[in-house]
Amino acid sequence: MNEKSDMGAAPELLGVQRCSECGGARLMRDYESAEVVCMDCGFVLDIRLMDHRPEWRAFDNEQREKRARTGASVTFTIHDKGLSTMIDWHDRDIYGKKFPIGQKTQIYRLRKWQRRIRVSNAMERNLAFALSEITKIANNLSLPKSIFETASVIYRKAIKKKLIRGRSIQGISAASVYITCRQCGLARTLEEISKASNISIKELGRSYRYLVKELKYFIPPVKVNQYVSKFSNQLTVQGKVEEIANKIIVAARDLKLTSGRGPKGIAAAASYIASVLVGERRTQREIAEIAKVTEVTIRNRYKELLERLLFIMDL
DNA sequence: AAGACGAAAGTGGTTGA
DNA sequence: TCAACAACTTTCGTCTT
Repeated sequence: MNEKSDMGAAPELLGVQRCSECGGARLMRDYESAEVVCMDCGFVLDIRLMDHRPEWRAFDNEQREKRARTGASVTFTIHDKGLSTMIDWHDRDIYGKKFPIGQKTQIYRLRKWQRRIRVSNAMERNLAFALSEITKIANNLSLPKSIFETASVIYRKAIKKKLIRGRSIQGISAASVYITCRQCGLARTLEEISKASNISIKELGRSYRYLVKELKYFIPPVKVNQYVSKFSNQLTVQGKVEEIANKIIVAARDLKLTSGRGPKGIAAAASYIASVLVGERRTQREIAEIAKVTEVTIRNRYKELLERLLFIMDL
């Protein structure tokens, strides 16, 4: 029961929260397994905990000061995060005295190069901001790391082709993530990405279409079974449910019951039927909620499916 | 009482003139 | 540009478990 507490680095006791399962006050933050665990009943309250502690240890104040590496804050609103030097355009030194002629031409040359470097940095800055944006979205949706990598590649391509100018970095970043999801067969909706990125569905859709057109991508439409596996995961049902739901969908496709219908509705209905058949029943409302369709739609699809399908199939 | 069902009216997107 | 249309949603009353 308390095995979590015995592992690795000492877990840290939380003061305020209480266990939602047994009401116990002894909650532990366990960084080894990245969980918040109740010490009384073993219930895991939170997963994917982020470790905010420093990775070094210090035994006294002096060591702490020596080892801390953080200093003044950086800002993403300035391209180089506000950390680079600037050469003033006044031809004066720090005491306010004018430069001698020879130094003046030297300063002029330095200034020229500084400007050139800054121009190339504009792209870097754009990229840096976009990458942090992509990371944010991918984390919000708990997408795998590979998605982040691919989305970054897409974004870099967009920069290279100068597609960003005049458009918002955030919009293009979100669109890159969406394209990646679609390419990798992850059924994420525009709505989900829009929520995770604070970009309106309209703008996201526009950026997405723009990128697809300009980068000449071919994006296959979302398959119904991609939704099924997503729903099955979110419903936390056994694999059998997903398997049967997929069978239902294959049969439905053969009977031309899928064309012209929203894939989400079909997937939701198939998942519903499968969950009932397997005996791990989920309510229509539960499924409707995660599928982002209404119960009525599930009912309509499910009625059609049952009428035409069940007696044909050997389940 | 919760969940399922279904009718009816409303909404947003696509299609074709 | 506009009307027609199908799919889907919202709402709400009723039935079933």
